[in-house]
Amino acid sequence: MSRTFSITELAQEFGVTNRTIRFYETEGMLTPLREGQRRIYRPRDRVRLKLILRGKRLGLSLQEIREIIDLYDADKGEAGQLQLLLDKIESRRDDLENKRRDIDATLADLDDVAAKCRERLRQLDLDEVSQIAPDTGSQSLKSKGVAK
Amino acid sequence: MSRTFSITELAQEFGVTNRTIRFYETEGMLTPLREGQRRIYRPRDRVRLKLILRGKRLGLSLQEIREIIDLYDADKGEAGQLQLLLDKIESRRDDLENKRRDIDATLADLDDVAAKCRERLRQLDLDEVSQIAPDTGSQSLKSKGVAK
DNA sequence: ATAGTAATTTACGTTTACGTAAACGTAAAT
DNA sequence: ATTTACGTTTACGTAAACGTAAATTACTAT
Repeated sequence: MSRTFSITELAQEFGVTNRTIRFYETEGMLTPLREGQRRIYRPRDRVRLKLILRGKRLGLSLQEIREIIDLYDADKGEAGQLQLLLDKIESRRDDLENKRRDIDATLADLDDVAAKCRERLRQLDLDEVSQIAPDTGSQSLKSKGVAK
Repeated sequence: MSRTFSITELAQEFGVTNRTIRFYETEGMLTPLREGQRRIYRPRDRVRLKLILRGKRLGLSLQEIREIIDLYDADKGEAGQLQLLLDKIESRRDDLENKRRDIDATLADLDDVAAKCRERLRQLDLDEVSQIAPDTGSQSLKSKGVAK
């Protein structure tokens, strides 16, 4: 149990280059073991990498990602530290929820465009059917109403 | 109705520099009118800028943002174009929904850490109450240093 | 022993998204 | 008339996040 991974294994699994993984190491975000000169990645390193890449997909900078990851293994010594940690988590939560709102707004916009699109398509369809009268006042319906 | 804006007005409203707004123009993402040499931004430009910045917050590249914005004023001439547009919208939707999943996963992780945090806090609280036994097996968690 | 494969370090290059400074125009305010 | 505020273009600079190439080392197979 608890298998380990080579750099190339991880790179392939996550679709990044070896260079990228080494870069994260120089940035202190990964700390693989060494077997002689070779890097040995343990499951925790894999989890880290997964977190890093997830953060990247969210458009976070490596610095921001680092801050999140640091939350995972912050010093949980004293009550004060813990409260501080909870505050940080709260702050990160807020950021993420803002992002979700942005996404939802964008999705709504896209749905809007798509709806208008489909409406126009229906209209074109109708025009095509009534071939005899090509210019039959094709004033379409009001563009409103999102059906999904 | 339909007021216009100066570059500085927009910059201040959205918390970016004038330079940034001009940069978006050189990238063809904004096309303000000119009054002599001065740039005059119309409501549509403002909407554009809002979309651009929203995209940025989502971590999209300017190229990706451009692709989304282009969806808004794509050529809606023929049925084929419209179907293509619908496909592109669909694709963008998928991307965004993937991002939402990433966000939800991260939020879940954070909640997890927060829960453990609060649990530990409760434990510390209990320890503090039983003041008589100051060294009651408070074996702490591993910590790890980040080198940079 | 040699060839091949995969890993390593070192170091310079590249792209994106602006920042920053210089040098200048225009219009209102003092 | 000139300071102040705001705008302009032009152009070089920069930080982040890697890419890419070179030179080297190490294991693996034949």
